[in-house]
This record gives sequence, structure tokens and C-alpha cells, in this order.
Amino acid sequence: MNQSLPQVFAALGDETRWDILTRLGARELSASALATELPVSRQAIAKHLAALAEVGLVEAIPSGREIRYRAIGARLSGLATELDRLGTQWDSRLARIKTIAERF
Amino acid sequence: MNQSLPQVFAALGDETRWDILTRLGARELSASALATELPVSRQAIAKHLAALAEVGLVEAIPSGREIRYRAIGARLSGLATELDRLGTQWDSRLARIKTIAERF
DNA sequence: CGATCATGCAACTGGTGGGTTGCAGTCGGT
DNA sequence: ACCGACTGCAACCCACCAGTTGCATGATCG
Repeated sequence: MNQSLPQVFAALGDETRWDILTRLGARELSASALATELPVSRQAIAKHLAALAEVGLVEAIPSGREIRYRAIGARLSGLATELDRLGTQWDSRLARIKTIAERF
Repeated sequence: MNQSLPQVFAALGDETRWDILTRLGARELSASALATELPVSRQAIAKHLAALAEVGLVEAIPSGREIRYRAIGARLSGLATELDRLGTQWDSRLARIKTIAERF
């Protein structure tokens, strides 16, 4: 996990995957359980879960004979921090240029 | 612009697009200028810029006979806020469940 | 200890998106 | 007014990915 930013965003750039993520944010669920409430096959969901786990957005929790998954909020918050850093950096650089320009 | 989250992340989930974004975060550049320092054609870059503009991550600035682009940091910071909200929400829900469980 | 239910693996399909090339249009400076 | 440079549009190619079906495997509850 902890891949480069574009990889994580690619994982987040899919409707179905978001659907899965938000459900896992509310409560832990197995792949089969998710398959019953989503309009796609269990195997499709399994692939999505693998992709999400790959970038550390989701965690597998073996429990009895099924494997439940939970969303990792801390990962998302960490991303948020990085994004905010970049965003303010870009804007402040712009502001600095503007300030310099206004001196003439 | 201001599309749903998956769409924005899909736009961010590409190496080339991220490369473009970070460069535009440092200074305004035209599509042709970007093409000289990136290993892809100008038309490819134009498509990426259109995609980025579509979700409000980039802004077009007509200037003379060329069109310069700048990255919009505020958009990124806005995303960060949403992500952090979701992340902490997930984790706090988890904590709440854990708290309830511990009462037994 | 056996039947069941959930996961895992493999092969295939369709569609979408990143990339390219070629050409037409248009604006600007000398 | 012309030449050069930058942009926009269109058609095409190719690779990757979401999704499916089918089957094999294996652990668990009764």
C-alpha cells in the first residue's frame, strides 16, 4: 500500500468503488454481503476490494468463514492533508506572484 | 464543474494529468509549452486540460494568441475538506461501535 | 463428518479512455 | 499584409479495466 497519489486517486475514481467504500464506512461487510445489495456480481466486488486494499483504503478482517472489510478513514484523512497542503501551496505561490506584480 | 467525487478523482487518477497539474501549480503554462516538457503530444495534453477544466481543477487564461492554464488550489483544498470529513466520520463511527461493544 | 456457503482462480468480452496523426482555422507580431 | 505559431476538430488505434460466467477449493457450522 501507500502508493503514489495518482494510483490512490485512480482507485477512488470509480462509482462502484465509492459505493462500496461508503457502505464499508458505515459498517463492516463481506464481499458476498456487498454483492446482495449492489447490482454487480460478487467477483466484480472482490476485484474492487482487492484494488482498494492495494492502496490502503480498506482492510480485510477474517471472521469465521467469511472475510469482512472495513474502510480506513485515517487513510482518507491523510490524503486530505496532502491535498490541502498542495492546494494552499499553489494558491499562495500565485498570491506571491500577484504581490510582486503589484509593486510595479 | 463541481462534479461528483468519483469524477474528480478519475480526473486525478492519471500520471500524466498529475504531472500537468503540479507544473501548473508552479506556474501558468500553455498547452504547447507543456508539450515541450512532457513526453506526449500537444493534443493529448489539450484533452487532459479539458478534462481537468471539466472538474474545476484548472482554469483557462487567454493571453495574447496563446491560452495559459493555472491550477486551482482552492478546488483541491475543498476536496481535502470533504475527504477529511468522510474519513473522520468513518473512524468515529467505528469508535462509537467499539465503545458500545465495550459496555458488555 | 458431511453438506453448505463463502472465497479464489481463470478465461473471455465490451467499452472507455489515453495517445497519435493530419489538417483546418485563427490570431499576432514584424 | 503575410508568415509563423498556437489552438481546435476528427478519425483512428490500442491497451487496460470493469464486469461476467464457470468451476475449483476450502473452511465452518450443524
